[in-house]
Amino acid sequence: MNSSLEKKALDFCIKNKHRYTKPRESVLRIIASSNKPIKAYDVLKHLKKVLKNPKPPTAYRAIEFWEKYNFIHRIDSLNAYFVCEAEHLHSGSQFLICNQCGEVTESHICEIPKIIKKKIEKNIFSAKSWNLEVKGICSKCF
Amino acid sequence: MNSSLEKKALDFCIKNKHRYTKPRESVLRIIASSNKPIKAYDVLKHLKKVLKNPKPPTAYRAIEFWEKYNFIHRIDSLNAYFVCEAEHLHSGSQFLICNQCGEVTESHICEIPKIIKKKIEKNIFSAKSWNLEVKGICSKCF
DNA sequence: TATATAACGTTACATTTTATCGAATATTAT
DNA sequence: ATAATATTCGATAAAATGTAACGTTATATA
Ligand SMILES: [Zn+2]
Ligand SMILES: [Zn+2]
Ligand SMILES: [Zn+2]
Ligand SMILES: [Zn+2]
Repeated sequence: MNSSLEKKALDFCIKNKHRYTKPRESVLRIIASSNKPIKAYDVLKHLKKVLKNPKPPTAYRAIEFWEKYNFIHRIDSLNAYFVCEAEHLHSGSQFLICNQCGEVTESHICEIPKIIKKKIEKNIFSAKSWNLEVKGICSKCF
Repeated sequence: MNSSLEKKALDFCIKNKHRYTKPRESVLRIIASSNKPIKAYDVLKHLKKVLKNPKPPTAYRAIEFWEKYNFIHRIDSLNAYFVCEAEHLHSGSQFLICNQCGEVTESHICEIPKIIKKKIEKNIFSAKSWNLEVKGICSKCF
């Protein structure tokens, strides 16, 4: 587990006057400890080791919190959550998802396709965020 | 409702030896009749007008069928389905989703970001399909 | 007609997510 | 320090979404 992430998270909370509570701390650690996207109920299972009898809302609230601030991302096609590997500042995320082994890597550089960019430039659409999920086979599985 | 779509769908089924059944026909019509992505259980509600007491699997099976052959797409961030507006031949889809009015438009041209393309060219990842969902405000709502 | 396959109907259940509401905790003002 | 305010939590319950299983019906084809 990446302890610098915890420090970063704590600093973030202090700086922005959010509470660094036990559920939040634990949930972030659980998700960051997973090398693959992890589902809410699996987060909850792990939470049981740390909190006394946690219920779904406990997991979902903390997930929502960290997701909101880009510490984690939701992989929509998997209903699962993954720690941000991109020092996420921008509002777009991109993932390569291996159908074979389930490995997910996040693009560190944020680009959107030209076709979308054009629409944005033409004021046809004002983009606030985006998410790209690419499915395929990773190099290890190939 | 777009009757040429139904013709296309029927032709497709005949050509590929799939059955153009009542559930499939109805589900495609229901989804195509919606000007916004429609949820599975809303499809089911509409189905009730056409079939006698349909159950979730009836809707989901037909949805899955048409999705598989790119007649419709699943918008993962909405758990909803939308008819393909792009004469879909390729394996990538792109959507602009208005957070205000819910309007969704599909990009007709398929491009993926350069950063992903590079990885593919370097054989770091073999992409089979992708889905990009851009959230923002459409020109009407702006 | 006999056989194989595709698709369906139905039941039942599993998974994922959210609403609500009162209690606890932390923050800020007095 | 105390009171007022806002944030977060705990717990219950339910809603929303999705699937496994199994026997039946329809279609293709030999
Ligand atoms: Zn990120
Ligand atoms: Zn792999
Ligand atoms: Zn399409
Ligand atoms: Zn709009």
